[in-house]
This record gives sequence, C-alpha cells and structure tokens, in this order.
Amino acid sequence: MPQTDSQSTPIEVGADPVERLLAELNPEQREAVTHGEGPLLVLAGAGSGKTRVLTHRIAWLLATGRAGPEQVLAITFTNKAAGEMRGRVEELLGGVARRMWVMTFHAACARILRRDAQLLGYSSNFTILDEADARRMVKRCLEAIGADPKRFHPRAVRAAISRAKNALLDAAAYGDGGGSPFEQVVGEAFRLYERRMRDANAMDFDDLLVRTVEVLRDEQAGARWRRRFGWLLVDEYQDTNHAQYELLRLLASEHGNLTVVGDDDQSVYGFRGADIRNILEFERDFPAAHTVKLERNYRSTQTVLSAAHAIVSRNQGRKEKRMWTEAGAGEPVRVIELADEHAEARQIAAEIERLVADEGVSRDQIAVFYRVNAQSRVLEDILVRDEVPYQVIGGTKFYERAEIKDAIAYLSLLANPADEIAFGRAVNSPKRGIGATSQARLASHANTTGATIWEVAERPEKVPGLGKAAVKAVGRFVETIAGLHERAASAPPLADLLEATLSETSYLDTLEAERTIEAQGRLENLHELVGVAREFDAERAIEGESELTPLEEFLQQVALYSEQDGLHDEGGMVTLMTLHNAKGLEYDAVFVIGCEEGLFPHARSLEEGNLEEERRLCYVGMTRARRLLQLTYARRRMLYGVGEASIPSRFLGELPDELVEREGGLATLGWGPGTGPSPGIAPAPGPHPSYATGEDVVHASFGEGVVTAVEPDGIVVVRFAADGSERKLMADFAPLRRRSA
DNA sequence: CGTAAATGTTTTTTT
DNA sequence: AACATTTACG
Repeated sequence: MPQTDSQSTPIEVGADPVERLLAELNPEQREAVTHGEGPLLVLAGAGSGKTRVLTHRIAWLLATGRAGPEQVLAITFTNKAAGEMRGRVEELLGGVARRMWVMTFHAACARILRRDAQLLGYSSNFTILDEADARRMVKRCLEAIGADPKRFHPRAVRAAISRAKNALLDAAAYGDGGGSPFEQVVGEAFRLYERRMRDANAMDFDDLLVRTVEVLRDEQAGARWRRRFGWLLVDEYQDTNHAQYELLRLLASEHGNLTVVGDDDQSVYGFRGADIRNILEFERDFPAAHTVKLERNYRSTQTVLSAAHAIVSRNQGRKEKRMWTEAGAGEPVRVIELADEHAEARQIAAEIERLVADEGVSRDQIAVFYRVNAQSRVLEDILVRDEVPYQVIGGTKFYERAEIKDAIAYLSLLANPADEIAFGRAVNSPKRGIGATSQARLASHANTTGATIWEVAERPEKVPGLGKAAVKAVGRFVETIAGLHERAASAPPLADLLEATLSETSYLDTLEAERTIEAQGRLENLHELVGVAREFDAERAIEGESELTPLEEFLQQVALYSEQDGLHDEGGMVTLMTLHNAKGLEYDAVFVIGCEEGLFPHARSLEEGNLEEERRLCYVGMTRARRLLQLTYARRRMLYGVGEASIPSRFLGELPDELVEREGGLATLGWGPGTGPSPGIAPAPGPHPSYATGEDVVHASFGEGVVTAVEPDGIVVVRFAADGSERKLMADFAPLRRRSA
C-alpha cells in the first residue's frame, strides 16, 4: 500500500492511511470520495471543497488498490490547476502520482494524438495553431474562394467553423443542406481550411478534441485507450462542450468509471461551445450515475453566499443548491456609485490602501474583477500613480506578442519544416527582402507543384517570377534554418537552441540596432522566453519520459499555455483580471467594477439571449470573496472612445437590501435625473407585480391570450388564443395590457 | 520592396 | 481610443 513518504504530517503509529485520507472530509465529501465503480456526479457549489474531493478521491482509488496510477486520467481546466492537483495527490501518497495523467483536455488530446495521429493521416509532429493563426488561415481561405472579407469577416467565419467542430460536425457535414449565403461561404471556406490544415500538418484547438474523438472511434486505438484509462475524473464539468462530452463517453463506454465535478451555476463558457446540458443531463446520459451535492461552503461569509444566491437563483432550469457556512454573517456587501471610471479607479485604489493599512489585509489577498480586459487600463493608471503593486492576468498575452510569436515560429520551423504558417512568419522577420510578393510566389509554386513551402524554398531558383535578389535572400534564409535544424537534431538544451536561433537569424541584432524603448522591451521579452526555456530544460531533466523531443514538447506546452498558468500568489500584489479568469480562485477582498447595463451584463450577451450566463458570471465573481465584497458602477463611462451615461446593472437591483450597504447616489439608484425608472432595477426579490398567472391579456400583434406563468425580471409567459403559441414577454415593454372582464 | 500615412475596424469572455 | 490592415508613395 502506498505510503505518505514525503509529508510534514506526522504519521501516527498504527494509523490506517485510508482512514486518515477520509478523516478530514465532511460526510458528503466522504460519500463522493469513496464512491466505487460507475459514474459519479458531484454537484459542488462554490467553495465547497471540490478540489479536495477530487484529489482525495484519486488518492483513495490509488490507496485502496482500485486503480493504478497509469490508469488515472484527471482533467482540469488549466495547466496550473493540473500541477496543483498532482502536487496534492503527491502530498497524500508520494511519488506514484507522477505517472498519472493530470492535465487539461487539450493537453491530454495532444498527447494522445502525438501517438495516434498517423491513423488520421497526420504525422505526429503536427503543429498547434493558436487562435490568431487559425484566423489568418481562415482569411487566406476566404480570399482563395473569392469571398469578400468585408462581408464575411474571418473572425465570424472562424467562429462558425469552431462552433461546428465543437458540435463534431466536419466540413462535409456542414456543407450539406444549403443554408444562407453566409453558411454557404462558411461551408466552402471550411472545406478548404480543413484541406490546408491537413496539408500543413496543423491543428487548431478544436481539432485537438475532434481528432482525438476520431482516434477513439477507431476500433483498435479506441480500445487501447479505453483499457488504458480505467478511471476518468473531470473538473469543471459544466464547461465541457459536445466534443469533450463525446470524448469522455467513448473513453468511459466500457468501464463507466467517470467522475465529473462541477457546478451548473458556474457555467460561463457557453460562448465557446460549452454546453451546460452536459452537467444538467448527466444523470440521463449515464443512468447508473450516483449524485452527491456539496452545499457546505468553507470560503465565504453567509452574507456573500446569500447575496450571490439571490442573483443566480433567478435563473431558470438550474439545479437548486443553497450554500451555507458556519462562518457567520460578516460584513454587508458594499454597492457604490461613482461619477465615472476614473473616480471608480480612485475609490478602489484608496480602499485597497485602507484595507492594507487599517485592516491588515495582504495585497495578494485582494482582487479586482471586470467584464472586459479594456477596463483594466484606467485602473492600472491609478494604481501606478498611487504605487500600489499589482499584476494583471490576461489582456495582451505574453505568447501573443509579435517577438515571442516570431521566436516560436523559428522553433516550430526547426521542429517541422513543413509548417507553412511558421515559415510565413519567420521568413521575413527580421526583414530580409522577402516581402509579400515573393512569399506569394513561393506559396503559389508550392501549390502548383504540390510540394511544401519549405521544399520550394530549398530551390528558390526554380520558382517562376521570383526576383534575383529574392532568390538569394531565400537561399540565405534556408541555409540559416538548415544549419540550426542540424544543430537541433543533437537535442541541445532548449535555451541554448533558442539563443542560437535568435542570434544566427540576426533577430537580436536587428532589434538592438533599432535603439528604441520599444525594441528594448521586446529584447526583454525574448530574454524572458529564454528564461522560460531554461526552466523547461531544468524541469525536463528530472521528469524524463516522453514520446516527444524536448523541442516538440516545449512548443506544445507553449501552445497550450493559459493565462491563469502565469498566476503567482507571492509578491504582495493586488490581482486584476476578468471575471472569466476568476473561476476557481479565492480572495479575502473582492472588487467587481463596471456593474452597468450593457457592460455587465454585456450588451452582446443580452443580444444573444445569454443573460443567464452573465448572471452566472456575476455569481462566480461574488463567490470568490471570503469576507469583503464591493460592487461599483459609474454614472458615466468612457468605453471604446465614447463617453456615455450608464444605468446601474440589473444585478445590483437583484441584491436583497438587508445584505447590502449602498453608498453614493443612494436615492438615484436606478433613476438618473429625468430618465424615468430604470428597466434593470426591479424590486428584489420576488416576481414582477403587474401580472398574475391566469389573467387575460391582449397583445397588440398576437391578440388575446392568457398569462400562464410569471417569471423574475418582469417576464410573463402568455399563451395566445389565435395560434396557441406560448411566448415570453417583457411585461414592461411588450405592447401588452390587461383585458378587463 | 519597404515605409509612412490613411483608413477602417474592432472592443466578451479563452483552451 | 487603440489597433490592424490597406493604400500611397519613395
């Protein structure tokens, strides 16, 4: 039986390790941890100790001999979460934890595909494209099929393709059945996109999932992986999409040992294909499923929990959970009105300093959340001015900076010369006199001869129309890369390879010659990347086993890097991030800024009918707070270049008065001067008063009907006599009136 | 071919 | 307001 061999916890003489594992759990947690074979759904509310349940369950499976470490596949949302989970299991059981697969869906898929991609006609050194590259590829496909990129935005087309893939529709299936002009263009672009991706041996994020599903559907390979992973555990299950669901279903189809942990109230990734039905209908999809609800919260005060519940409980079709705590009521939630975003930022900065100075709160226990990244700037200005140390999570990402992408492109080219995206990026940065025209000539020659762009570049003199200077420049470029490629073959430390690459391609020299502050920053970023590589080299020296070369593994790690992975909790810094990035984290004090209609909830979400997802986002943000929670809104906000008067978020009106302390503009909450009642601020809680179920009503266009239900937010459901249809209407706005008897 | 200016576009959230 | 892409010019 495995032993706790490395931990500070003293091993009591005679204590049974399994008993010790269970001793620190509450009854519900224990029920989940000790569930035997078969599907298990853990509905884990915010702060209910779900990570603890997952880690202890894994440890329990291993310690009781039910599973061997190599049979465990545990899926987390970020790489950081994966590292932490592995670490905790290791704390409980020691080194055997090393051999488990604990990683994100995408990382696990990449690893499976590195082994089995040949089955699908890919070679195992395929490249992973990030969103920007994928969009560029879509754009090129649109140009190739002669679609006007003004009318058909690459972004929108890429999104449509992504949506299709997440639903496991391939290009052929998408194209069937005609559809709107947009859909036809998407279909055509989709087919070309898939062909080109395959030719380039490249995959986008969605492909990693889709192709893995294909592998698992292969009789032999599928059976191999099913046998390999006898135990599946998935965190944040509410954020899985259809492809991920199918992947799990296939893997679990024989043994059924699938544990999923999640909270339907925290499903906030619908926009990228996550399907909340996965969690809501788990018991239907896996009829043998056992369900455990974790409703005891170990994080927040009752006030925070009740306030958050008041908001999320307005959603329809959720699984009712009511979180409780023994922590006591604590401070009221503060709701504050400020004049504009600058005043808001000043208030936050001052309040942070007050918390630090007067209440002894540590800065790294304070976080500010906002809906969109653009909101961070004003706040950063003030924090810099007031010398409040802070870190921003997200925004312009390290790995999306031009110089970093260039460096990565060079490394990709060394790993996979056929990578035309990397080629296109590297070939003319720094400037080598191989501009758009020359590149187009290379590409079109590759296209007509069926060779890869690299093969074409190796014989530049054969490319029709390529100028003399360009031929020479391409020749020099190829020579440089070939030399580096040779060097890479001997598997030198990555940091050295990267440094050699940057200097031999003259990348560093060119930047240094610029002598601008900007170039200096870029050099620093590249220096940091070398540091990352060095760290990678050091870690890898310990780890060992892998089917990839170090270079390939590094590229993969970089490609699947997520923002939260870069989060550090040392350093005494306040943390700034979007509400989406906040999931899974917790802080003593939380500030949510920009609580205004149109911003939060975001106008686009409202347009697309995603109010409930916004409400869940609000729930997520609020429940990150242990004891202090402040929500602010500005009367005026300058966003995207124009200043406009704003209306307080409807979510603020949904907070029960007894839990809230309102400051500034108390009387005006919801009623700006002369603007009349604000639609967002319905009296809370309780249904809208104007209509009652069973009342007869008349609608200006649908005619006579009867109210069949009254929902929160002033929505009434009316069945109309004329056509028997049932419609949801906004009582305040719909041309609807009571029919007097 | 490269640079600079002009023009247009985009601003939800991300593995 | 900031950025990317396109266009015009040297």
